[in-house]
Amino acid sequence: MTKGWQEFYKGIHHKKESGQQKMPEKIRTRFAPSPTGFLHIGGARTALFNWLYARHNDGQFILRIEDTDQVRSTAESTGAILNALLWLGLNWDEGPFFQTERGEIYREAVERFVDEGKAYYCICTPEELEEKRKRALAERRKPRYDGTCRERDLARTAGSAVRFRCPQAGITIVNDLIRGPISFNNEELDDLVIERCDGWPTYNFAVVVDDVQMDITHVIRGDDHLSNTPRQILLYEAMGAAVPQFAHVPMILGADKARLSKRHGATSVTAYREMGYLPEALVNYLVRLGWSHGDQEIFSKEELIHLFTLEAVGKSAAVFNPEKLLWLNQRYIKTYPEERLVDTMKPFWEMRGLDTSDREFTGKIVADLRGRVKTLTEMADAGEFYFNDAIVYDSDAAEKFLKPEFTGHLRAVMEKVPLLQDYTKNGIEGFLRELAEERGVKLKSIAQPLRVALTGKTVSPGIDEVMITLGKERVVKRLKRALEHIESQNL
RNA sequence: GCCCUCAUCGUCUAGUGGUCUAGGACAUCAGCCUUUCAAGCUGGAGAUCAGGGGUUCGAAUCCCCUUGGGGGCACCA
Repeated sequence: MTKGWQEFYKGIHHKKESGQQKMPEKIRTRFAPSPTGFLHIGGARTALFNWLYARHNDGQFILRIEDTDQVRSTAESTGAILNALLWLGLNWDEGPFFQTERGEIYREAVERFVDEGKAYYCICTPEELEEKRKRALAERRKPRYDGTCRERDLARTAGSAVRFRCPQAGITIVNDLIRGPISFNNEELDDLVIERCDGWPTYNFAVVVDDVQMDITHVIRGDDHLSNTPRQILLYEAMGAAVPQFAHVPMILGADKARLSKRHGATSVTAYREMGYLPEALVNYLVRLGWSHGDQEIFSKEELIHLFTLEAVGKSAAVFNPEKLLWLNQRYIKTYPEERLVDTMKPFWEMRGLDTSDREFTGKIVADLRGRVKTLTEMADAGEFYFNDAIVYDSDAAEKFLKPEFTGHLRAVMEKVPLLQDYTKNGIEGFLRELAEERGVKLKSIAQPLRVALTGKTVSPGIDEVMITLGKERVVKRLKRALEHIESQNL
C-alpha cells in the first residue's frame, strides 16, 4: 500500500460543528470496503446509509480499508474508492485505517484465543479441504469443516492456520434493525479459519476485532453479509465484547433481477462521474433505493441527514433503474447553483480541447443548455459549437437548410444584426418575427437556416439565446461563412 | 443440496386491520405550448397488493403453506 495515499486522505475529516461533549454511547458507523476494484454502486449506497445514520445521530463515520487479501488489493483501488467517496460528499471522521497496518493487533487477538482454548491450530491443506467440500456438495450436505484438527491440540507450524472453536449446539440470534430477529442454528456453523497460513487474519475475524477496537456501535452493510453475522456474533462473545447493532440493507439488482454487475452496464461511481452525473443526483437516486420518506422524491443532503432513519429502510432488493437516475440528474442540472455548474462543466470541455478561459462566455453557454440536457457530457457535446466559429455542418442539416433559397433570409439577418438596438431575447425574437413577416415567410423558414448557420445542427438551444451568447460579431462571422458555404456548394 | 431472507403498477416506492373502487415518482401513450430539441402543463393506460389456506365483523396490512427471486455455505471480502 502506498504511503502517500494514506497520508493524503487521513487529513480529510468531517469538521465538527461545535465542541459539544459526547457521551460514550455516541453512535459510530463505518464503511469498510476492500480495495479490489472501484467503488461499486452498491458499496456507495452502503457508505451513504452509514454516513447518513452517523450524521443524523450526530455520531461518527469511520473509514476502514480491508486490504488483507494481498493478492487482489491494490493502491489504485484504494485511491479510486476514496476519491469516489469524497466526490459523493461522504466525508469520514476517522481513518482511513488499513488492516495491513494492523497485523499486530490481529496476531495478538489470535494468540489470546489460542491461549484461552477458543481457537486451535489446523494443518489441513487447502486441497484436502476443497476435496471434502466438493464431496459434501455432491452428497447434498452443507459443506462445513469436519473438525479434523479440533481436538488434536497441535502447535503452530509452518503451514498451519488457526481455527475458531465454534459452539456446536444452541442458537444464535441476530437482532437486525431492518429485518428483526433472525435465528441461526449453531450446528450450521463450523470452525472457521481466523488466521490464514500466511499469518493474516481472515475477513470474519478482522472485522470483529476492528469493530470492537474502533467502538463501532452500528454495523450497516449489504445483506450478503447476513449469513456471516451469527459467526461474527459468536466471535464477539468469545472476546467478551459488546455486540453492535446490525442493519442489513437489501441488495441492488440489475434489470434481470440478478445481482448488479458489469454486464448490466456502468456500476462504478467513477463511471457515473465520467458520464456526466452530478454527485447530488447519484446520492439522491441511491438513497431512494431501499429508503423512502412518503411520496418525496427530491432530497437535499441536509434533508436526508434530518430525515434518515433505519426504520424507513425497506427489506426487499431493488432493481437499479438508470432511467430514473437520468431524470434526477436532469433535475439537478436544472437547479444546480450556476457558479458550481460552470465549474463542474469546465473539465468536460477542456477534455475536448476547448478553451474555457472566458468564464462569462461559458456561463452563458451553461445557462443556454442546462434546461435541455440530462448529463454533463451531453451538455459538453451540445455546447461544443459555441467555441469555434469554423463549425462543422451536420450533413443532413446543411443539405436541408444551407440552400440558395435561404440565402436572402440569412443575408438579411447578417446585415441587420449589427444594427440591432435591442439585442435581447425579446428584441431578437421581435426582430426575427418582423423579418419573417416582411419577407412573407413563416418564422420557421428563417430560424432553421439560421440555426444551422450558427450551430451546424438543426437542434440547439433557442436561436435567440444562441445569438446572445455568441454575440453579434460571432453571429455575423458565422453567417458570412454559411453564405460562402452555400455559394461553394452551388457553383 | 442445506441455511437465511424477500414478495404492492415494467421499475423505485407509499401503505403498518376499516379513510384503498391501492397513492406518488421514473418510463410509456395522447393533447397543449412551440423558432429546432428539450423542458413545462394537462390527461390516459398500467397492480384482482405472487398463489392458496386460515385469524377477524373486516386484511395489501396478522399466521401457515406453496411458488418465485435474492444471499450465503472459502486459509475472498
